[in-house]
Amino acid sequence: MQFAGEIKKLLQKAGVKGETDLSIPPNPAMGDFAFACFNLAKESGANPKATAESLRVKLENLKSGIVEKIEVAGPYVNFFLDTGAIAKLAISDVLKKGKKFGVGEKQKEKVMVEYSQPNTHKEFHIGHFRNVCIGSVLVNLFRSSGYKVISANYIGDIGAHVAKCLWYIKKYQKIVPPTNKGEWLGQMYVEASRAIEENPELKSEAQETQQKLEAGDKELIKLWKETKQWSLQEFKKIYDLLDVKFDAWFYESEVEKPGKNMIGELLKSAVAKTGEGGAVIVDLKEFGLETFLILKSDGTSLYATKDLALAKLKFEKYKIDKSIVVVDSRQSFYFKQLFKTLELAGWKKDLKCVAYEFVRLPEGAMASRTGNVVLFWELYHDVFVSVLKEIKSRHANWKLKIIEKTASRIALSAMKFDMLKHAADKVVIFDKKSALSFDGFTGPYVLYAVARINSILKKARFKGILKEGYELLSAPEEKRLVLMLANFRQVVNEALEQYNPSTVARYCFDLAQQFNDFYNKHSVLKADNKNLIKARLALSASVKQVLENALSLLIIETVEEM
RNA sequence: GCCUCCGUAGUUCAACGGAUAGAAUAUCAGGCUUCGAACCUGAAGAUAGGGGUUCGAUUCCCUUCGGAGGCACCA
Repeated sequence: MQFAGEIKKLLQKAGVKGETDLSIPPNPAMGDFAFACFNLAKESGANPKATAESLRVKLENLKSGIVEKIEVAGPYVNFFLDTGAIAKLAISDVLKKGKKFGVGEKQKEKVMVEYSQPNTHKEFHIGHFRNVCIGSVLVNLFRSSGYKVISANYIGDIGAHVAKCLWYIKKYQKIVPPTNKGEWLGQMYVEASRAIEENPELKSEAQETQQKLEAGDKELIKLWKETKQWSLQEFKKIYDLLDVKFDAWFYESEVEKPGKNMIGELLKSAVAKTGEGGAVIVDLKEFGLETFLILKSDGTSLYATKDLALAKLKFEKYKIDKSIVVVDSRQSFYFKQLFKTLELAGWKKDLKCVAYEFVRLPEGAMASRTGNVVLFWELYHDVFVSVLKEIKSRHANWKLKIIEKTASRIALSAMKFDMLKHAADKVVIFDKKSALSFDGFTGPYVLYAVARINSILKKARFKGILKEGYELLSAPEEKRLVLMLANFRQVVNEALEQYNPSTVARYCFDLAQQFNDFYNKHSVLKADNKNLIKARLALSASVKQVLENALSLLIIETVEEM
């Protein structure tokens, strides 16, 4: 249901070759779609205004049912669509397809999206939360665009950070608390980092622990296995709350050996060589990618050691066509090095690194060491409490169970929306005050519009699709809603093309805002006549449906009432 | 030192090289006996500086200033 597509066809019929890109006029009074004639005029050598006028004359004879009027404004040809006609097409399409409205045609490609990648033995803060949000929305965007998708997680369960944490617990004989062990481990890691920062000579002790661990020290392995589970349980608790699911789980520990084997092969084939102190490196200077370190001089592994093997494992085990990794942009240079190395090794696959910018606080970058960090649970708790208070003041008669369930959904909508409303490639400056605000460009604002619509539909007992009467929709606010509904698929496409969930978040807000505008200017239930009431009910139901579809891409659930 | 990204209302963010640079928030002034005021209406408020390319630049190129990140044993 894309009206822009219809107009493009018209333009082609009228003899326009090449670009038929349309834009939206700055003011709705000027038209619903616009075609700029600059390029066309350039080709023919005529001036743009005259070109626009002669194009209009040609189009006039070809006009189809949905085009009501064509006007020329300077170098632009502006199209006005017939509100009743597009309303009928768009609304019936939305109501007929329901949840499937906006889903694209099946694609052959199988894509793996790897995201979250938390490190065990570390804290889970809102930077990790942003990764989960962006990654899971990308998964949804691919799915909704018809791709087969495997969502993958890659757990950092070994490496220097694990060793550091275990070393600290053992050395200072820390007592394990009975609950929240995962969080406690994160705390231990922070303390360990601090201890080493204060006494740099302790670093060698932690390194020794890593060597022992990688060599298979029994006692350490036992402690590692036990503690690792605590972190994993912690992560799963968070994923459950966020309603995020993974089809594939990879662990650094399972690709460490294959990684080391690969290093051997790379040395043999002379892709890699031995560098300072016996470390293994790949010289990428001729590609402007500096030197890539893939094995430490003490023989222990690095991220790179394992990532080399992981890339292969993904394709072999899951028969995918494309592999996407969602990572903090601070790692994007590293991934360039990694991909180049794989290419030099003769392994050419469709590998993509989607980099998103990190979350920082107004005081500066988040750092556990200095305490300048906002943990996931801390944020959830604060937002939840704030929503809870709000609901209690509005609905004194609600049962506690209902209040808590509603509060949780609203809180999550606020948090997720807050993370997704910024373009992925922009640094987010996290401000607690605005995270706790539920007005304006926020999740709760969108949920509120849905709740309002629910309330109307419930009162009217609206069900189903209308056979006729859509032509009664004629107000400009109604027309804009219809145009926006029809544009949903296009929005999803754009978001996927740019790997940018914020496009969808913005759309949700714009649609909700447009509905509120309509709502305040026109009454649905008290419209002039029965048929208009029905038509407006159908329009409202479609808006609700599309908002729900769009929000579900953002892993946000709506509430019946709030 | 080299490389990358970013500089837009007080603040947080938008704008395939196109018409009058949009929102949100904060501020000020209004709107509930009305389908739910977590809402709506109005006012005021911005492209860091200087060059260039173009019919047209917030967008592309150069430069100055300012901020962030990366560049071999961290992940």
